[in-house]
Amino acid sequence: MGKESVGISVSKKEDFSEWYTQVVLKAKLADYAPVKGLIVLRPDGYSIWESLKSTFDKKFSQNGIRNGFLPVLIPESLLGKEQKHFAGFNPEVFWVTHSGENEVGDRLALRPTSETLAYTLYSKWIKSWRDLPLKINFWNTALRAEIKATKPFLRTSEFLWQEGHTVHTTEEEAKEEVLKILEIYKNTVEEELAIPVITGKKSEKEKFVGAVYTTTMESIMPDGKALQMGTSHFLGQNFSKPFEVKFADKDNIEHFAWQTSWGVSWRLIGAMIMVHGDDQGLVLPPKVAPTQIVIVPIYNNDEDKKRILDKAGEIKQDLESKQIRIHIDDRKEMSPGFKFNDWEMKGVPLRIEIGPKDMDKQKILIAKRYNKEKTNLGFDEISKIEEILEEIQSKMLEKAREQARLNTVDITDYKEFKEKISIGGFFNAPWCGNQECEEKIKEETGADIRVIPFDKEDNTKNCIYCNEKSISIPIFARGY
RNA sequence: GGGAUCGUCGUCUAGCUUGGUAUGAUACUAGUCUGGGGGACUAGUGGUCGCAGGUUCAAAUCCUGCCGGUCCCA
Repeated sequence: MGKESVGISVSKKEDFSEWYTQVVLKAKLADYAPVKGLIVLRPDGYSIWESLKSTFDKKFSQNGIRNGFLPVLIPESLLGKEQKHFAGFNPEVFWVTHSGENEVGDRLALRPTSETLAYTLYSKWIKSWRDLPLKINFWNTALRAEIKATKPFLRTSEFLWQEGHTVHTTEEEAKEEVLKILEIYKNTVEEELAIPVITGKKSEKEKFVGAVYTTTMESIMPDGKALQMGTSHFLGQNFSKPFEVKFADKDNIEHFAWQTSWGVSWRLIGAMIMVHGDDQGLVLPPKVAPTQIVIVPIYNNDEDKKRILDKAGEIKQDLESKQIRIHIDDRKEMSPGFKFNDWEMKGVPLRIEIGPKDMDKQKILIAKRYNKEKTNLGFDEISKIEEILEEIQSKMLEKAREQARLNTVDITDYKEFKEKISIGGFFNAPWCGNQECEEKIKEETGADIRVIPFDKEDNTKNCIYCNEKSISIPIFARGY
């Protein structure tokens, strides 16, 4: 036994979990850290994160949100200020109990999230309606000790994310902000990562601890499980009261402010791997691919080598001038076949091959990663490549949409629901709004309410569990 | 919380029953040939055998404790 295979050794279909881990490691996105539950990002993985970060930053900025920085340690006394919030996070908090040899008096939490810390500061900064709205985003990491099995990007004890915290004078304005952010999340994930999402509200049971309500975007993964891709919370005055985030309004009366918080994490990268990857490895959407095009030159004598590398260099320069990220793989020690497989495993969206035969015909061969299609392109048609990348991006989203559609079913019969749930998928099932039904369904099927889509308020149906009148048609699924 | 099982070059592993200089593959380095889908040959580098004790002339191997991983059950 024990021959280490170079490529992915299991199929996505047969052993999804093992497949996923192999792709992450072999595409060199991340590696395991020496501490259980923690991972290390390698340059290709971090580059994808940076790309998402820059897109979000642009959109946040257009929405009047600026970036700040918060420290990682939060005193227990602060974290415990909002009771429900604390109770929700407490089981998975890492605590710092010593500084050097000395025990610290008030234990320090490694932030599981920063609401309590941010709002302590906000209460100092906000005095008047003129100070509002206050909109700050923080790029950092959060730490939550994971007891269950961990998985790179999907469930780790420390994760990269952004957390935004805004403060408003009115309830309406805060609620609007919640939706604006959710829309930014949705269009970024769909346009950049080519993953379709469904937006809506979380049920009371599943909402963020401390929020009035939570809006969410959910996606369906190829194994039929749901993945929460990002959340945007309306906090109401639940935090502004204990933390005294108050302002004097135009009426000269002090009011508690209205707040929101929202975040997405590197889970998005995990989703991208799962949705687009195949048995050869990673498949990257062009927009976030660290390398969008790789040129593999093919030659067997010095004369060919020179003219081919010259041509490759020329193409590279041409495309680089259009901001395309392109790499020439001139490694001598590897055969072309090895390189093809290598770059496919790493998910590079487009490969260009140039060999002696192509030189003679004044053509190059291009191979698309996402559908393995190979075509020829004349030397005079290089400028088309820009469009080809755009086309790949939109086709990948289309393909993912189709996949999601196939995995979504309307269902009204509980018996049928129970049978089908093990196959996985999104189930549109009417619900009476009663938490007991929700809990029973979770208990009996393992599925919970992932999201109540915004357009699925519906009182014409009957609850799939208790048969009482429905209030909505949520999406039920088993989740990550 | 209960149970099972495993820790040996970067990685995967043989050796353990019956104690005696740690095996092979892969990866890595160098060279030659090769080159349109995971190439071939030759040579070389690399391991305090998870940690700490104990038994013994001698421990990867036997014993004890600890640490860590994985899986199953609650």
